[in-house]
Amino acid sequence: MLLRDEDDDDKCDLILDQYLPYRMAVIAHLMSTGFSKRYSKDFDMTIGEWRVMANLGHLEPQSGHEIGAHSHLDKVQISRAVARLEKKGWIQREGDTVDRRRNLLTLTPEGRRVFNSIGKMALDFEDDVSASLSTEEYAALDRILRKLSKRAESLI
Amino acid sequence: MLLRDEDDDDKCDLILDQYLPYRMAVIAHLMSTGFSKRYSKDFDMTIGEWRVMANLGHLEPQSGHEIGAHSHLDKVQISRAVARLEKKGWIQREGDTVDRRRNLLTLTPEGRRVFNSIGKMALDFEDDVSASLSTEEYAALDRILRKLSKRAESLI
DNA sequence: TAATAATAATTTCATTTGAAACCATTTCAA
DNA sequence: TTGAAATGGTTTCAAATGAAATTATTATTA
Repeated sequence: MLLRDEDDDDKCDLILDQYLPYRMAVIAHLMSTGFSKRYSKDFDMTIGEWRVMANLGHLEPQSGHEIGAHSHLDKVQISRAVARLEKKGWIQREGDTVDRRRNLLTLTPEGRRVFNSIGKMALDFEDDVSASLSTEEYAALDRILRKLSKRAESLI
Repeated sequence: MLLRDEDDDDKCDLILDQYLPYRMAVIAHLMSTGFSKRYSKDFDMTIGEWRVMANLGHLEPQSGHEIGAHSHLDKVQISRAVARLEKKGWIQREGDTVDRRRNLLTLTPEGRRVFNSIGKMALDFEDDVSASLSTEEYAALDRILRKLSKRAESLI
């Protein structure tokens, strides 16, 4: 993409502020902490718990394994998030009678209310963040993130 | 940006895959793990250590506080990263004679070689990731990330 | 100038995290 | 079948992390 002297062993023109993976990490972190700082008074939830809830809010029931596949959480994170959410009374687990290794997870009515409430705040927050972009820019970002995501997945 | 029913308490149309902060977090994580998986055989460094090195690679000397201001690391992360890097022999610290609370940090010659080496891999990796984008898309992404970054900073 | 506040950096301690080991169950293959 | 491998999920243990307290120094201000 950019020309640079590949074979000069004495210097390297990497500048952190201009380095894409760093920029992505910083913005993701700003968004995550920005949201949780704004709304931390309203709830107390880890990122893993929130992703489990959001998955179930969208589709129920799902097993931990299914949620993991859709939320970029590993099985340990899922297991712990599920345990905490169950203790809070926000999700229920029921053994799958067909495959008894699996747990089928659903939101409780209370968990659904929590999901709706946080979900709305999250969508408001997203609106707030993306208010800095024009409609065209938003669409371009969507397309670009799709490509980057696909590409980054293939590099794992 | 998008229309949705604000006042319906029974549902929330949040879908994780389409939620910008989530998408940013996933891509940032894919990039970070993708890079470290690819090159983990060549070095052993935390994200904090790498950011400290990258800062010094660009500008020397700097105090921990200055590096923190430029790299979104807090003072504890800096302190620990600096301690580890010093033990590895990659950076040197010298007390500032004007303000004796400050440490002035520089890369050692060995540290500079390490920085150059990793820096080149990082730039190659960035090229690889962004190869999925056209020149126009890359420019658009740059502009959009600038805006998002500014906006997200203001929401902290 | 003495007292107080602010700053740079470190340490402490409790919590979170990740990798690997582990358990129970199911699938595969000889 | 039956033994080996794979799978869903949990536990363990060491390392990483974050918040708050601590130390040492500098800046402020009364």
